[in-house]
Amino acid sequence: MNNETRREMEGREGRTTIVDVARRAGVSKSTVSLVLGGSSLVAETTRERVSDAMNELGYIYHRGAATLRGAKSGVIGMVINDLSNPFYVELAIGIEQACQGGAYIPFLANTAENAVRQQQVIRSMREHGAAGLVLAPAIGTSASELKPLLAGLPVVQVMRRLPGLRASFVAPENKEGARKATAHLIAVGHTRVAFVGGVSSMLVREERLAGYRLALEEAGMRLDPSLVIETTTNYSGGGAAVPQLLNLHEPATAALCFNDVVAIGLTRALMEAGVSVGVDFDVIGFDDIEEVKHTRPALSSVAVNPRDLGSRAAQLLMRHLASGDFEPEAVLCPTTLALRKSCRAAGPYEREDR
Amino acid sequence: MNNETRREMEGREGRTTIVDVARRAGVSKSTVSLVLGGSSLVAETTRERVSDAMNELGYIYHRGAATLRGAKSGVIGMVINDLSNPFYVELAIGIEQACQGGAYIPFLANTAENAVRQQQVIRSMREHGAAGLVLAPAIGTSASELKPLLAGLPVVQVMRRLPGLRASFVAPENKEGARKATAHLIAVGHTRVAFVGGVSSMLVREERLAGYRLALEEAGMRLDPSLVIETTTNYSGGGAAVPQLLNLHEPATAALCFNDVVAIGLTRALMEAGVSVGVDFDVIGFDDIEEVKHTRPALSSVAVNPRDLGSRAAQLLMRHLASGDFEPEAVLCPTTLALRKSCRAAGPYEREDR
DNA sequence: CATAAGAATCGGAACGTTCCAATTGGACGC
DNA sequence: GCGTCCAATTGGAACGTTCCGATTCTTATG
Repeated sequence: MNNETRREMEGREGRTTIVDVARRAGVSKSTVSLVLGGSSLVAETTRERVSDAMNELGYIYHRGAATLRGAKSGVIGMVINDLSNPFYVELAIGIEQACQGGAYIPFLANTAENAVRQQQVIRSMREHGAAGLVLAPAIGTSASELKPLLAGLPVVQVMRRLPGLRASFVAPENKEGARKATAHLIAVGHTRVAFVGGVSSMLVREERLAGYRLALEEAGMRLDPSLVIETTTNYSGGGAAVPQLLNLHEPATAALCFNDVVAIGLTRALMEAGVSVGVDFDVIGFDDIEEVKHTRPALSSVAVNPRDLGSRAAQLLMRHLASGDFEPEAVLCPTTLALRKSCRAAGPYEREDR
Repeated sequence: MNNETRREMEGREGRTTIVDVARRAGVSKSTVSLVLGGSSLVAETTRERVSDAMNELGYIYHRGAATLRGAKSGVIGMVINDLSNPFYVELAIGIEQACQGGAYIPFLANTAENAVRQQQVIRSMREHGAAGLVLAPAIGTSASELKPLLAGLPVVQVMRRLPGLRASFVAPENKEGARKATAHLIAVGHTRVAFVGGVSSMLVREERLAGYRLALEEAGMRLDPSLVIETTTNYSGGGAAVPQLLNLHEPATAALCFNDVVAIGLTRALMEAGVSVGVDFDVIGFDDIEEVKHTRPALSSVAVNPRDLGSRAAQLLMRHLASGDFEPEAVLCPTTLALRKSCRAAGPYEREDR
């Protein structure tokens, strides 16, 4: 004891290494390495002696040194475009849950829809040896700017697909979901259904808008461009659309929103303008985030189940990693229409529960 | 050209290294290293030649190898206990924003209140050479289990302080905030004010509860234990408290909630029970997350400003890192009372804006 | 023209790990 | 007593980087 204590006192400048552990346990560094790797070659008694030495010295594994020798880092990077949107938070949680118990630990980075930051973050994750990436691309990202950064790394895109990037993709059935929701609004009697939120450069919005168009078409209705309103995709965006919707020559009587946050903002502004949502005006959101169940009136929404989405993305990535086969795959997740009090459920003036 | 092309064709099995870049640029690896470090020693023309070579080869810096030589990783770890709580998401965003433009990139890991996962995650961050940690500890964490893991690493705790851990700490003035809110409810005429949410093992709750107690005391009122209700800290927890509050011999007429999520759940359940919040019953939440402004009625809350909290924590950590001085510091952030329609603003039956 | 000074570049050791090949020490069969 | 085999352990090279000290090249100065 005296002996080891002295050695510690000397305070070898650097960190505790595998060699220090080896010395303390009276074995070679190779043996310590084997213990670290959980090899079945080391004798039980030796393993214990080594483990004890590690604890006593407070040894911390230096993964950087290991990756140098080709070891995998065990880290999956989640690069998410907007954590202030609860939808993406739930997506991230889904990814995380899928990694539980697996061999990978997920690290999350928020790009806040900033393409420059996204570059930094991806670069940083690569530099640290991330084994793979789940990427929810920031608005305005182009495949070409990311390609060199991502070369050779298995990547699963979620929600937004970058045209021209050869990588797997997981997303909800946006078009079909929007079609179902719009068709429902038409079925309960609306003839002036608006589509609110997002800007035309957003791919996901285009898909949802396409579903909206399709439903109108199927009902033999013509699309009125003044009913399609672009906004920022936050609470206030939804609010800003209200005057435009109500001041039309023929005002809108219902709206499908690009996402729930916009829908909540829209609902709130309508209520403040004295328009009773669910009675005078029907609103359906998109994504079905947790929060919509707690608004008044509770918001109807196209349920996307972000956790499931995230979890599938993570599973797909882990499948890529396990097989070494990075051949792109596309997974589309079905959506369901969750009807709540912000819109009538069937036929005019009827309502779902109470 | 022919020459380099051939070399590439040979397909040296491994990744592109600094040596490959050097060869392509016709310089030594040392020079490439200098370029990487942004040294002023290299000639402008050389720098360009090297940069070009990097781009052409798709070179990726191997940070692991660099840390081996003592370089810092430039990563700050955020270890957050519960990302499904929007409060902590905003806290994380605050941390991130403070890191913008700084030399550090923050990586986020969610422990989901799981102490075991927290250990894994911290260990993993250390192994990857994180320069420091912002830690929002999971429920039930003890200082002793974390101490060996954190030895020598600069750490800033947020929200929850682990007794016995020598590390900086950033938190809101929980006690004073709860005192102010409770005092307000008493001032507008309530004599049956409840405290709802959380369980007694949570340190933060104890602080807020202490503020509640203090306000009662200052008003010369006795604390009625049946008005203090423990719940899970999610939407349904708040809802579950309603029957208990209303079925008391002397029912509660107001409640201060442990946090906003509980308050929203409580409000919703009250409205469903036919109790009009802001008229028949006053509710104040805690944290003032973004969401409370969009509930109906808008929820009053003790404003904690999580972004500011996160940003201060990150700044404190970066200060530690820059100075090399890890002497613990405690930062308490003042709270303000944000009055909205879920409670009367002054005197019975009066209300804030419209 | 010799030399000094400074600018730019280079070579090589070191960092902490893994993994291959080599070594040790029994236990066993003949 | 000798060889053989197996289990357990070991030494050393290699990974991609940084950094120190050394080297080369250029230009100014005496």
